[in-house]
Amino acid sequence: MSKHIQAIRGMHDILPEVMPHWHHLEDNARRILTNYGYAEIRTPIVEMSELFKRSIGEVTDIVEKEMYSFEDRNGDQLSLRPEGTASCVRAVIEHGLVMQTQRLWYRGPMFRHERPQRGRYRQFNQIGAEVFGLTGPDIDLELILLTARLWQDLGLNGLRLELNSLGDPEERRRYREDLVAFLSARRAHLDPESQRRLETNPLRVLDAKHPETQAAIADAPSLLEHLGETSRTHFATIRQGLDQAGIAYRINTRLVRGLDYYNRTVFEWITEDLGAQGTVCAGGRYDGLVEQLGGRATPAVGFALGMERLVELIALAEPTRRARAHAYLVAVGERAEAASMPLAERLRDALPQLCLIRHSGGGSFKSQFKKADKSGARCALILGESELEQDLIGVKSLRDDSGQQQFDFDTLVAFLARELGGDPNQT
RNA sequence: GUGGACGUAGCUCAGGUGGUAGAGCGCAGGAUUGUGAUUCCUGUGGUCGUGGGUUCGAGCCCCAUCGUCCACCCCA
Repeated sequence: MSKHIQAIRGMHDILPEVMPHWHHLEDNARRILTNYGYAEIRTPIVEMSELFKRSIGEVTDIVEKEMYSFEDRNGDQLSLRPEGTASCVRAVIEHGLVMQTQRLWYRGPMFRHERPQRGRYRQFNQIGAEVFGLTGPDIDLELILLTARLWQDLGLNGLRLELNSLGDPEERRRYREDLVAFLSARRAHLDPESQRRLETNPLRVLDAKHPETQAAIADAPSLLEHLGETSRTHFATIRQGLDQAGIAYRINTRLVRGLDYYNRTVFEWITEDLGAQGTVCAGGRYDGLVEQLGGRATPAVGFALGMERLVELIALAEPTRRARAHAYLVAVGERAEAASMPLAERLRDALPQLCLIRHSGGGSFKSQFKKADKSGARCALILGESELEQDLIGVKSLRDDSGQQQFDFDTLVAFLARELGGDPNQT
């Protein structure tokens, strides 16, 4: 084993057997995003390190210790992207897309140098959406409803929505003062990491899991009570919309998110079925980020979902999902083997939707039928000496006992056309 | 970065106190010389993660190292 070259720690292969679950997620996500009017954008996976430092925040864990950074040959400091929002904002500014409202989505690998565990990888995939140029709470709501629809269409139940508002920068500054005063008085009861955060990023102390710290901050002041009229209304409107849509949620005043750029709305979708890494999708509003990165002041909201985590949930809900061919072409004997490729191509010409596997490698009828069955195909097409002599093709169903029939080419095409009703890539 | 568990066949795993490796599944073939999925039979399969050490002898004991998993931290 150790003599073989292995995949890098935390960077996993996604094997064919789980691919149907990935396609299930990707197909549904793309369909829903497209139908809501979101346009896809693809950005490089490498950016200037500075981009992430300025957007995510210098004192966040991601920037402090999780980035894959290196120096380019010309001396530039580059990093593999640890998340998608920064790149997306950069691209939007660079191409002048902020001049009009934009609904965008992206998909791709992200990189963070953390210790791997269940649901957490060093290379992992996200689907994200970002909306630029709209301040209204309706767009925050739209994003949440969109994700809720995705879970529904994926067949996922049991995801919990948690919601909070971080207010605007001024409200947060006032709250921060109150909080620092509160925490400083209890400094001795905080764990060392929280004591450090008290200096660097006091809001993050709120979501510390450390039991003693939690006890010490049990009656800490609430950010929601520091919200001004506008923020309060913004939050209330979202809550009304969720109620109206019949989507249950929980207010979590401890929810502050790990990245610095959020304001007002933040939300997470959480599962209990994946162990310690329960957050499957998270997002929020970041009205200051575009300006902070050099664009003209533009409000923005977005979310990102972790594809590995969702795929695991999808597999849990429907373990048997697999790709199935429509037909598997069996050919025994020299003449039949020679005839099978032209036959397969004629069928593909006649039926572009046909998913047909042509047997290769010879073998007896028995062994070819075994392969046909393993492939998951609905039926076997049979080409042997007797079929060749009569200029017919045998068709045997592999999924029921409807027996075997002989068709000429045109009748076979008509028969297969009827079989094509369903999607070959689903169960 | 910290802690714990674990690395034996392609996969899932057995292998009391050290005596030169087993099962199921898979794969190949046969029972059924033109037919799968069921059943029965046969066969195929492993430098026991790697490197050292102790011993007459190590899958088992000791040390180191690499890797995997789970949790902490943090996050999608």
